[in-house]
Amino acid sequence: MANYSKQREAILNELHSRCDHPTAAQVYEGVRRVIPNISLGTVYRNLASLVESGEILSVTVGDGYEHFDGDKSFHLHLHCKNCGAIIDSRVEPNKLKGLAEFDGFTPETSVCVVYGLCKNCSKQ
Amino acid sequence: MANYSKQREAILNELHSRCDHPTAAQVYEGVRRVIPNISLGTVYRNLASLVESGEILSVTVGDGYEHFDGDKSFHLHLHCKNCGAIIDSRVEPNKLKGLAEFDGFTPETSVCVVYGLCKNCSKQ
DNA sequence: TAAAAAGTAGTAACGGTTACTACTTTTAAG
DNA sequence: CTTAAAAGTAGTAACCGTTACTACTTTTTA
Repeated sequence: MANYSKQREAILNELHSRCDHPTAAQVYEGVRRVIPNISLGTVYRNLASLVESGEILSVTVGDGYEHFDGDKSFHLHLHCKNCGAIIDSRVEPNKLKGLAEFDGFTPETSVCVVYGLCKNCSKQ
Repeated sequence: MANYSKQREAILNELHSRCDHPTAAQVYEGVRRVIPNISLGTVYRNLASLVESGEILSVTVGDGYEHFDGDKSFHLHLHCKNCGAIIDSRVEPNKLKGLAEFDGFTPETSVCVVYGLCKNCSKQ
């Protein structure tokens, strides 16, 4: 089995067992309860690899940290610029444009990024 | 006039006069043609301030750089993981969920972040 | 079972970004 | 206009989240 290691499995399991959007350091803290001597570098390397393979998502909100999300289903991330919280929202995509209030959240701006291959790179 | 300086104006003008999504270093290079001795720190400070005040948007795609966008209208950012391009897409929000092919782009995953204030912080 | 391949722990280094200080420009009061 | 307070800048040093590197361990393959 390619890419297998108990460390990688523990990291993926940690992400799936929590419903927030932890940073690499937070994943590291969580996994240390299972593998006490795991290296922070190992966490970073596996998280990058899991993002690359599409098993998890990377979310950046402008707080200086990269956040990770084990939930790949379509949903919005509501980022509070005051307390820094990242809240999941199941708002319907066709309500996106208006950006009306979701879950009591007061939206100001939104940034949607779609990852994939552009026209030219798809051909290669 | 609060927050005024010719440097800030030149930075905002640089962002509005181009239709890509430059990094701080790229904005710096552009503005240097108008103000040759402008400081990179000044560019960073004003870009952060312009994002804070909502005059421009910050876009992160996972390439290690923060990108900036002078266009605040609703649109998607299509990020090619091969060549690194960031392409604007005017796709209708109600077509978001399916993530069908936009402009010849082959989508894999998407991350949408809405910035604002959460329920608790809105009350304060 | 043994060697090649792949992954890890621990640490040093990287580099985009931020903080800091002396100086300049803008603002506002007299 | 003059002038002092307030705000912004240039240049540089430092920060810190992340990445790279080396010796070692685990997994895979023949």
